[in-house]
Amino acid sequence: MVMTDTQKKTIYDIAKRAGASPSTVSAALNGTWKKRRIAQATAERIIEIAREHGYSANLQARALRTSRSGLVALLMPEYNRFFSNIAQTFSQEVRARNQCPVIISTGRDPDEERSTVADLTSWSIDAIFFVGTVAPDDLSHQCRAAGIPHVFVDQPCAIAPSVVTDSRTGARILTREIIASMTKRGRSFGDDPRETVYFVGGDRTLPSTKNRVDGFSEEMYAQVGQISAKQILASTYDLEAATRTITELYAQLGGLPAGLFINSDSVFEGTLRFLATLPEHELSACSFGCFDYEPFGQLLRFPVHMMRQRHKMLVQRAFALLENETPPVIEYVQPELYRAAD
Amino acid sequence: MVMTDTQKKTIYDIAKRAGASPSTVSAALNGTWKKRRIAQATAERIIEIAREHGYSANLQARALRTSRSGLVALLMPEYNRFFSNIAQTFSQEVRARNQCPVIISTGRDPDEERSTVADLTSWSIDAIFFVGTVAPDDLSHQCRAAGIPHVFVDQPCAIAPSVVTDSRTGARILTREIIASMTKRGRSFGDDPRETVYFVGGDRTLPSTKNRVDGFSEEMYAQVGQISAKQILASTYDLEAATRTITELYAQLGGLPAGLFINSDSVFEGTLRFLATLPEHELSACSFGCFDYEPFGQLLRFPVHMMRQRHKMLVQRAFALLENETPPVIEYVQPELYRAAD
DNA sequence: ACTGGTTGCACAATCGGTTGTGCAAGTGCG
DNA sequence: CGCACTTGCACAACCGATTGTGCAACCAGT
Repeated sequence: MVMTDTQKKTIYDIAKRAGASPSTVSAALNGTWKKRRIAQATAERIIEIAREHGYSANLQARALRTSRSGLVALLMPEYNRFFSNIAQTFSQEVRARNQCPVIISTGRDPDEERSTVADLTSWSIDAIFFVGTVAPDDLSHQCRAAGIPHVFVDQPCAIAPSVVTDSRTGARILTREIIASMTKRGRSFGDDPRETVYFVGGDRTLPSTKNRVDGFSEEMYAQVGQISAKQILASTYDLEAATRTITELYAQLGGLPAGLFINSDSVFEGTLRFLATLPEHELSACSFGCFDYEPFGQLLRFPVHMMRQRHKMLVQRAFALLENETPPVIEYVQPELYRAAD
Repeated sequence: MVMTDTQKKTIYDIAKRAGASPSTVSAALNGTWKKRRIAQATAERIIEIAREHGYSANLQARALRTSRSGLVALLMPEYNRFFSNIAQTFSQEVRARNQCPVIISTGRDPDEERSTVADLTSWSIDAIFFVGTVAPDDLSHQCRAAGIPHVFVDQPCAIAPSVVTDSRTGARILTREIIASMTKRGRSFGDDPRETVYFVGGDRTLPSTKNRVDGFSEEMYAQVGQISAKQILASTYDLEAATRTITELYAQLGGLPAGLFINSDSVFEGTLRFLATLPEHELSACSFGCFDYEPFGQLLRFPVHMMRQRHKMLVQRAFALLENETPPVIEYVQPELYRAAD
């Protein structure tokens, strides 16, 4: 490798070295030389020279001209376990397509989301993946106005292609598992408000929580024949709030209920803060289910059933939707049950 | 907001609407109108028109002209808990500076790292943060050749500014805590190979593990007066390997040792896979320390002391080093001890 | 030798900003 | 009124690629 200049090489430099014109160089390096009727020998010579000089194209210039940047963005709320997994697969998939992943967290702030999308459109981004955004419709309009292909993951949007976990079915299955675990522990549903399952955490105004609540309710009703609004304690994903919620529930019931449906990783962590203070026998009398997969959840002093969202599948399906330019559809991906040894 | 065209607006469009020239528009929108002696009234009129038309600059064009992209990149190996935290703060810091964070995971692959940096230089990236990279020196050379400011986080580089956790001191403190916990459990160091602390996981060829091993060894020597190479089981960060390592150690010793120094989150998870299979009394007889902070670690059936790396501080110091254009120095950040209730 | 068709490439416009420079109109002063 | 100086802005040259178009040179056929 000749390190003559540390300066950036342009096609003009290469053209000079090769005794060719910039357009010829461009064609050679882009593989379009055949279409442009450049002699193979010339193309090869140019490619060789470019290699020697360590040429790499100025991507701004290319993007400016072609208005395609080769950037693909992922917007997500924060870096928790689930979203990090999504980010990881997203990264791999994008790079496998020879594009550059741009991952941005917006902290569940709608304004931040809007302004980020505005920024990204200024970058002539090729596509945007939205994960767990707050206001999908607005964002979709924004993208549509800028002509940017986009997909929603884990949060459905009525006016754009979306891929989401089938929360309702997942919640039914998880609820069934919790109930099975309860009966295995010899507990049955009765008039005592402790003798049932409680749903903790999440935000009912968001579709995913709403669907989980629905699934939970349906299964409860199917199996027990009744379900009370008091069993649903879902107002926020916040970790601290989850700790308070379970603490209050415990105080109110005078002990743990027979079963707990824990909505999401962060709620799990918050709940555990309180649970960790309880004696062994109280914990082993209660059946736990968590709608999210947390490896450490397998390793607690009591069994926890978990619903694992298939992040790889979610992302891959999202790419498929994008690439086929699908009309607005919502595609569902089934989560997997991790069944703890009871 | 007037949504006349969904097409992109340029300064030329705005210029026409405002009856001004493109250069005037540019100056107005960039706030350089004072330097360019544009009348305040004109500038304000232009700004207003731009707002009305929802103008936003084409960043490729700007970057092409100025050769500054406003992009700041973070390269990291993968999205585990520690790196995700880093990514999160990085994101916030970059956006606070009105720039755009680009986060890319390279899966600990040196070739991937090289090619990613090459890509990034083609984007005239403004700066690169490297976290936990495999071959720092190569990357630093690459950046230097392209004239890109860069910083290493969590992995020192001899020829570029670096910010790393003070692993040696951290390891000494954690080791001290483990030993204190041991004596509290009535165990003392003896000839039985079980009656001591073992260091599990990590990669000794990497500086961070090496420093932790050093700190561990020093403290052991200081307190016990001896340390054997057999106590150090550090060959990889791999999760599965960690499970094997602890399983074998258990078999070899005929039980758990008196203390375990667990190197990193992933090793913790791997180790726990095995530990979770053991009965209560064996676990409570052993003292655990983990060099990484994992919230769920507080919630296990046995106490685990943890060293929390201060990711926020790491990232902020890294920005400071960049912004002050410091010569190659290695700056150390002390980790914090999380002391479990024994 | 002249025509028509191909081959191989160079020219120049263009993407949308930034920025050095120049020039007219206005102001102040003697 | 004339001159120097300031104010307010427009012009045009970039940045480095892509791409439509044009034009020599060569070839084959007549």
